[in-house]
Amino acid sequence: MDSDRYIMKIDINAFDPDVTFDCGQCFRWDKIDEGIWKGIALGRSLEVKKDGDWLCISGAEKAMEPKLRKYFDLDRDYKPVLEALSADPVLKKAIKFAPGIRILRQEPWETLCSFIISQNNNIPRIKGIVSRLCENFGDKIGENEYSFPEASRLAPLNEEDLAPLRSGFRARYILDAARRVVSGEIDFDALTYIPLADARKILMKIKGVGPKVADCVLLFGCGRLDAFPIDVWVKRVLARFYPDGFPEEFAKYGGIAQQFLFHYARCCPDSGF
DNA sequence: AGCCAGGACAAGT
DNA sequence: ACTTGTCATGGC
Repeated sequence: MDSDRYIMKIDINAFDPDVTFDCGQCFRWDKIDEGIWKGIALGRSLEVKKDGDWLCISGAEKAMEPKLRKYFDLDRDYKPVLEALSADPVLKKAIKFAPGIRILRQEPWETLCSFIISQNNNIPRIKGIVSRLCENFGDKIGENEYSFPEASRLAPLNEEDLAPLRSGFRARYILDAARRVVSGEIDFDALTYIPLADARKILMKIKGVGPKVADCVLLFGCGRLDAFPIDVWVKRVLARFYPDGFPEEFAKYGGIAQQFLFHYARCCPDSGF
């Protein structure tokens, strides 16, 4: 166990697990104790604990560090970004409320599948469906832990096979997405660098993928920080605070801004929502 | 009990 | 191009 336990240095007051894992961008992380989070990512069962300006991670060997740094977005300097966004009074409050939010770079297929499941659904139930998806079709990687099933594992299935998930009308969407990924129609690498509008268009050919889900995939799965998912909460924020549109000057990091606003509106008692 | 959920779709203006 | 009813399930 010692061989797969190590620590990584992070910026002081930067990455905050409590908000990063609990701000609605991921569905496979759970708080198991004060300051300790357990989650499954990159095919591993991980445990994360912040200790000052160090992040302690167990469950992965040292060679995994580059991938983990990318997953947790630890090598991006958020300071100048958040300072720039703070020029806006609403964003300033949102960032002050939870400055340690970081945009995870999750696995694209898992992100696509998870956010298809998320539509017209609440976060606790999304987590339940994703959990059942992994238990039923993922690989056993621990005592009671399962990896996220590959698209190729789901593509041959039919709707009845997915009945145990109790995902409702979303089952056929999951299958359509899996098949398009397996066929090569969806190329996640290309989605990271082609024009944003083109990337959205490609994703939206999948049944059950509209503008919101497409933007979530591009932001959380492809690292497109200019993607700006608009859900019911963000819609409320925009209507109240930005009736003339979201400031164009922030578009480059709109995804980051969006995530702070989403969490602020949902979780801050003083946000007015 | 009833409203709502990190929406999308199809049918209707 | 914009609006509306519907979709399956269950959290609160």
